[in-house]
Amino acid sequence: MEIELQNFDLEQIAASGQCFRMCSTVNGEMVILTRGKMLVAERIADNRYRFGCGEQEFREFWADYFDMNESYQNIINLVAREGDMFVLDAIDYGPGIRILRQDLWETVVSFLIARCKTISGISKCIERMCATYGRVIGEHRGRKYYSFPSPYSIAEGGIKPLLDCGLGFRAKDILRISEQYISGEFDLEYLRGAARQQAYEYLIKFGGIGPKVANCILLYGLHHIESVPEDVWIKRIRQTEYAGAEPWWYSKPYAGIIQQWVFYYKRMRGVDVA
DNA sequence: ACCCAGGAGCTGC
DNA sequence: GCAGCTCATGGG
Repeated sequence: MEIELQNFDLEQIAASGQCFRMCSTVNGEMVILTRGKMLVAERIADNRYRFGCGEQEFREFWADYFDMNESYQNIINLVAREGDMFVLDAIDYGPGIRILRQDLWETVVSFLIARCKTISGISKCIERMCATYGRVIGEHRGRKYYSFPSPYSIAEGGIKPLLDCGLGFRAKDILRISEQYISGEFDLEYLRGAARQQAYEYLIKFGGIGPKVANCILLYGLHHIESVPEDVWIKRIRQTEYAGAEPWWYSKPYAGIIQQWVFYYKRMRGVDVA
């Protein structure tokens, strides 16, 4: 199917550090993997895309994943009234960024891995995990694509295959939380039903989940778009653009989206992007 | 060889 | 509270 979408740019979303399974292929196509599904996408005009799925599947599944029910133009208009030049430049630089509604389990594991790693390093670890544990969910131009590992397959394999994926000190945290998921101690349904602050306090009790990882899970896995993950890039922005003070937009109900715009802007323009 | 990477946890003061 | 150290590993 083909469709015209506003404030939507797959390359910008893929490079914005929120997801690690949108793979660009050599000929301008992109393979998107989530929840056991694979989608091939291709830009055919400025705001026009061709997707390798039917209209019904797009409407019922992918539109939600891409957060198409939210008007990002409305948010941009709100920010434009009170925004500073840095934020406005950031929006101008990445107007096609959206906050994806990602799978919760995948988000938890992905951002446990993300600690002290580059975005390309995170993607490689996740790819190796999917090839190790996952099942084949599709094939495109001779390459096979795999589902994200379940907590059951991770727990069953033990620590060795995790270390073989290059996870290092992250392996034990991922194994432990897989076991806690199976026992019911780590309860995703509770998280889905909880308010933001409740969910935050629940999350940081688990090993390996601190303030930054918890806010990533809140923002990307639970779509609490007021959450702001404070990583090294956001801290740099705080220093260079706000003289070390808390940026005005931290308290906004859509602060997480502003965070995504400025993160992408700062990182893409920073010294050699890893 | 040295440094850092979308951090967390623990120690010491 | 918040600097300093360690935790594995990969890449520049």
